[in-house]
Amino acid sequence: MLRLTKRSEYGLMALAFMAQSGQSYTSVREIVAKLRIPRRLLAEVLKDLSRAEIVEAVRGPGGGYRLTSPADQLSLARIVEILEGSVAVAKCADGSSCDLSPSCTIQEGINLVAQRVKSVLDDFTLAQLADRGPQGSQSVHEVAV
Amino acid sequence: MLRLTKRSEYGLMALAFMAQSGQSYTSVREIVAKLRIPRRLLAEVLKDLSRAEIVEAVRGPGGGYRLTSPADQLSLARIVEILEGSVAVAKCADGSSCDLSPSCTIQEGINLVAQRVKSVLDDFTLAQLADRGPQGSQSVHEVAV
DNA sequence: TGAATGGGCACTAAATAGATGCTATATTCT
DNA sequence: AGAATATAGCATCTATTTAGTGCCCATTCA
Ligand code: SF4
Ligand code: SF4
Repeated sequence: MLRLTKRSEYGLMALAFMAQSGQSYTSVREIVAKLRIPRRLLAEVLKDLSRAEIVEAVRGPGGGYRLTSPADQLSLARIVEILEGSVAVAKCADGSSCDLSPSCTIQEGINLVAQRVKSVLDDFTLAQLADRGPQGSQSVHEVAV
Repeated sequence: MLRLTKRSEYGLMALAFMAQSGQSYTSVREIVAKLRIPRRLLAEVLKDLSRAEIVEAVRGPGGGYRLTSPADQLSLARIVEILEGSVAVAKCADGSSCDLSPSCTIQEGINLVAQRVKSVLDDFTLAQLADRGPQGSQSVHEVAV
């Protein structure tokens, strides 16, 4: 339906939160306290992001997650790709095979569209996303030091 | 999942086919003969496009569907909007309300992304799509006269 | 009249997405 | 050591959306 999943949205919210917060480690509990999203689901999402090394996790009291790289070097495409597999507008647009492919007359065109949509996500960074949030006055990637 | 539905793809294929074929009326039967897609589903799709006056329908022998406007004046956004409701990358991006909206920190940013994705679809015409298909050598919108 | 062709509705099936439970493991603090 | 805090892993269940189909009616034309 050309729509981002909740997983992506939750992930982006959490990452934006981390980018803004400035603190070193942020726990799921903290994030859930601010944003009103299902705790367990957010945990799943962050775990995936941790596996993909988008964030670094530390357990135990005072632990939580932390971005592994500056927010302005993290594209939405990357995040969405991790959280929902790929950003392909059509099945054939990310290498997957489609049984209609042989007789499909619009494949080439659709792929061009897919490519353009992809670049939109590629060009949008987490920093840009966070900069537009509530606390998004100061440059996020400057603060995160 | 940021992916077009089959409805959209089938619709686009059919419209591209009509744009290329040059003949005045094209029946579901004809389209299905070329493209290997479920007949009944395509019929549903074309009916919706007919309701939206993207195509004009004529019943009876020799009847079928015909584009109501030149292929280069029909954007993918328009078609997708008709076939799947809207092209919003996020729920809130098309006016719909989202219960997370009050506490959502990324709404503004996401809307910007949504807007950009929308313009990709807005700027891509059926003619462009059809021009890249199998028979897409000559300019589609010139032929359709 | 009969064949071709779209129109309308309702329904089933499959795929995706959303959400949660439970237990294990690591870390810190007392 | 033991309690408290946090993430890790896995399985599962439910809800929503998408895909696909059946059946009959209306229109047009030869
Ligand atoms: S564009 Fe054609 S080939 Fe690519 S996924 Fe859609 S149908 Fe399959
Ligand atoms: S962006 Fe925020 S408000 Fe908009 S749909 Fe996603 S969650 Fe709801």
